[in-house]
Amino acid sequence: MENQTTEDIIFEAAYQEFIEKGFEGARMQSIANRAGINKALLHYYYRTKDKLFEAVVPKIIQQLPIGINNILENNNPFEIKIEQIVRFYLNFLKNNPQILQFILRELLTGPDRLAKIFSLVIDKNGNNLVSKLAQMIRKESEAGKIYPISPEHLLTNIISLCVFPFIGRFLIEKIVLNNFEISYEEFIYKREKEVVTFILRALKP
Amino acid sequence: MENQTTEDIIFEAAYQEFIEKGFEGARMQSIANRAGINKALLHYYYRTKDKLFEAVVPKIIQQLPIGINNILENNNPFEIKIEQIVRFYLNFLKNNPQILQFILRELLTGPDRLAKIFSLVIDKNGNNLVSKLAQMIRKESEAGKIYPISPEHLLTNIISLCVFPFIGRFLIEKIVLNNFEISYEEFIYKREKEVVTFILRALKP
DNA sequence: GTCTATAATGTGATAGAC
DNA sequence: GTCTATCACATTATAGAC
Repeated sequence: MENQTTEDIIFEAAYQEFIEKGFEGARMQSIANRAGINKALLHYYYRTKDKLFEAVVPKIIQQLPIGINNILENNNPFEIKIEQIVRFYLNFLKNNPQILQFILRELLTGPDRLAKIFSLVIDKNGNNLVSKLAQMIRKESEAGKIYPISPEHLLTNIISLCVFPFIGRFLIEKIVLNNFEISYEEFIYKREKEVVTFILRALKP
Repeated sequence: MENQTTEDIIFEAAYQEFIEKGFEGARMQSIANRAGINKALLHYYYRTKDKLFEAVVPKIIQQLPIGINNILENNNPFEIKIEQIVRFYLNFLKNNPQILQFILRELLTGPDRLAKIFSLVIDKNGNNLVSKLAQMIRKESEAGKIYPISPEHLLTNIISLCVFPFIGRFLIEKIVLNNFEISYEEFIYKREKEVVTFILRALKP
């Protein structure tokens, strides 16, 4: 669509700049260049760098795939659901490593800046989802279908196994993969099956 | 010891500043204040901020506990070694969360800056250790004592499970723990046993 | 070696013409 | 709305006295 408003164009440019470089690394001049307009116009539409950031961040955070309700609510057995969730997240991360890197970088550089915005977006959808997952885990556990693990630790384990290789890519490459004849791409490709197997094996009663 | 040279005092001050705020967040003025000396002296001893950073970083990286040779070379069975390693790393991270946060923050903000220094420090000790670990895993796997898992994935799993809760503390707190009546401290306290159990269960043949 | 003063630069933000 | 020119400030780095 060619009838984008100037405001939209600025928003898009800022989105790219912030997600690539983070708040501290982003430059108003660079955003203006991306948008093909003048620096003063940024301030005309968004007053300050902070306001511009606050406008863009929700768009970034909302892409965290918290919409896996369809998996949770289908009729597949627990093991299949776990597998579907792991595969869904790993694929999301494979295709959007930038989003998670952005969030982590902001939390490590200026936690307060992100915290406010984050709470607003997450509290509505996220907690609901997590409590559904927790309930599901508790039910399976009490029925003896998996070994009795605390839901919060199982969820943390799943998140850790999925997420870390993407935010710690450099560490994995330099420390681990360096010793094997395997590229990062191959490694990630095989990881889906490895993680699913690992988790399901651990859960067997 | 009271006979610290000025250079040492500056080094200590810079160490604190960099590990707390990262390269981009650190301020030469703040380092001078910590050291109780003048800003110009920093440049007298270390010429530039970059040089000062390069002087300090190896001290930080070397604290990564790559010295677990004693665990690897004792005569305990595989399961016990895994348990010892996990407990060792988790305790290290519990007592030194700053170090890992520093490394991750630098990798997410200015990868090139850290990469050079990192390679120099790691290549000597780290790879040796990882290849020993990999060999151990392969041996157990071939002897049928654990299920056949690729060493690189098992090592990544162990690292992920140990490390992520410390660098993603905010995410764990807001997304996961928020739904349970449990504090982060409690969570970390119980995690040691949970992670060991999880890994060993997954590995059973 | 250590200080004060100041240069040199980069960056967010504003004034004011059109 | 959009531009040019400029301010105001922070920050690294250097000059030069002592």
